[in-house]
Amino acid sequence: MALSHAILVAIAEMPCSGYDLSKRFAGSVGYFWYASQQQIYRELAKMEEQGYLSGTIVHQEGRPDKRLLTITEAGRELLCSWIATPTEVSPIKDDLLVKVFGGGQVSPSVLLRELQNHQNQHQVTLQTYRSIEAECFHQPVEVMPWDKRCRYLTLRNGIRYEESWLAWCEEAIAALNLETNVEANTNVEANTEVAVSRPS
Amino acid sequence: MALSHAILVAIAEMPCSGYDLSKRFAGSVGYFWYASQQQIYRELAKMEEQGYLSGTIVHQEGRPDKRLLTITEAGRELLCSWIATPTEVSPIKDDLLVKVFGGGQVSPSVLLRELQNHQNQHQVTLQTYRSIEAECFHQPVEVMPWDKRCRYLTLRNGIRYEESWLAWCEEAIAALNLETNVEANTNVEANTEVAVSRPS
DNA sequence: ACTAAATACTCACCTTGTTGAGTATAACGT
DNA sequence: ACGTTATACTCAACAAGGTGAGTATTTAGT
Repeated sequence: MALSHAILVAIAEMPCSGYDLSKRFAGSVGYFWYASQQQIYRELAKMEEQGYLSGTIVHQEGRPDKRLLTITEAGRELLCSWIATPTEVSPIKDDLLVKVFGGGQVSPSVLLRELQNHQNQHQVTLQTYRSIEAECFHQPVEVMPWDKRCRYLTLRNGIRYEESWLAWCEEAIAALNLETNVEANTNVEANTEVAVSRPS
Repeated sequence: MALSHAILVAIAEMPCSGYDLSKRFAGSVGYFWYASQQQIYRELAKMEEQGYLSGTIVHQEGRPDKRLLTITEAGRELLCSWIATPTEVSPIKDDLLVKVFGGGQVSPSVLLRELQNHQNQHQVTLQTYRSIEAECFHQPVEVMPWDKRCRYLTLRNGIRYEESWLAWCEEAIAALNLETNVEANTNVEANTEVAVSRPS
């Protein structure tokens, strides 16, 4: 039970079709719980069967019919009791950290490229978040309605997360550059260096 | 291909048995790519079959025999080429953020409890990381050998990550408390409030 | 009429992750 | 002798997630 919760949260916020949901999962909820379209449809079918959602076919002008999904009372109860149940902090699964941990296997320059790659990506995401903040949340927190304030807090988390990554990228790149200055003279290829720089 | 990389990184750092590996996945590599014992053994079997690892039975004094796993040349090449291949930033999957996003469904006090719960957990983890930093990485970065420096950087990332979460928890709790002061008078239960506080 | 694109949804297969139990060896305490 | 703990590893079943293709409907451009 995890994707189902993200779906409940999204449908509770605003009823929509499976197709719309998968679109919404590209932003908002999707920023901290992504799921593919196929995953969403599969989960929706299960949740409707279990009575947490109910769907009604809506005839539309100028486009195919859609099944509008709304949260049922059972669904809302499930959602609320899940929110109220204490959970453990979600574990991290991060490619880059695995790479850096095993960085001893490759040359500093190889790692540096990846760090810069990720630095760029985090910069772009941060910009996106900042734009959303400026457009949707320009009013002071005190006057925001309760549910909007909640959504704003998740955005604030995203901003802090990206800032934290960027600060670390700076630190890591600086720590690597202490090494690459020396290495610049040797001028070796990534895979050659692998064998060379190995301490064994 | 993801758990396999974390395994390669760990075995490359130091050859060990499957049992030892699963122990090591409780700390170090496991901090950013956890896997259960069963998952590890399953993956190890596959990787040995594919020739990325080779295992030899080692007779031990005073304990059962073990299969010591070492990385092969093929394994090291796979690892190095994976590290050198640019990747996308790993997506976030976070329970708490889903909860906060859907916080409009429950009363501020329910959310507050969960925030404090997570705040405590992050404090504990940060303490752990700081202890490791003090014990294992007290020397200045400039004099650390290359591979040690890499491992240190992952720890630094962990420290920043926890600090960032803690700062956000503070902010979120403050934003919630603007609300709970008002709510304290009404004195309602979580599930009752759900129906009451709903804006629909 | 034809094509491309957006909407709306489905099916099948495979890998990864989770749960829970089960086997065997040896040390250590009582 | 007996139970406990630590080491070392195995098996089975299922849920969750990822990949890729496929089917309609309707708009809009050429």
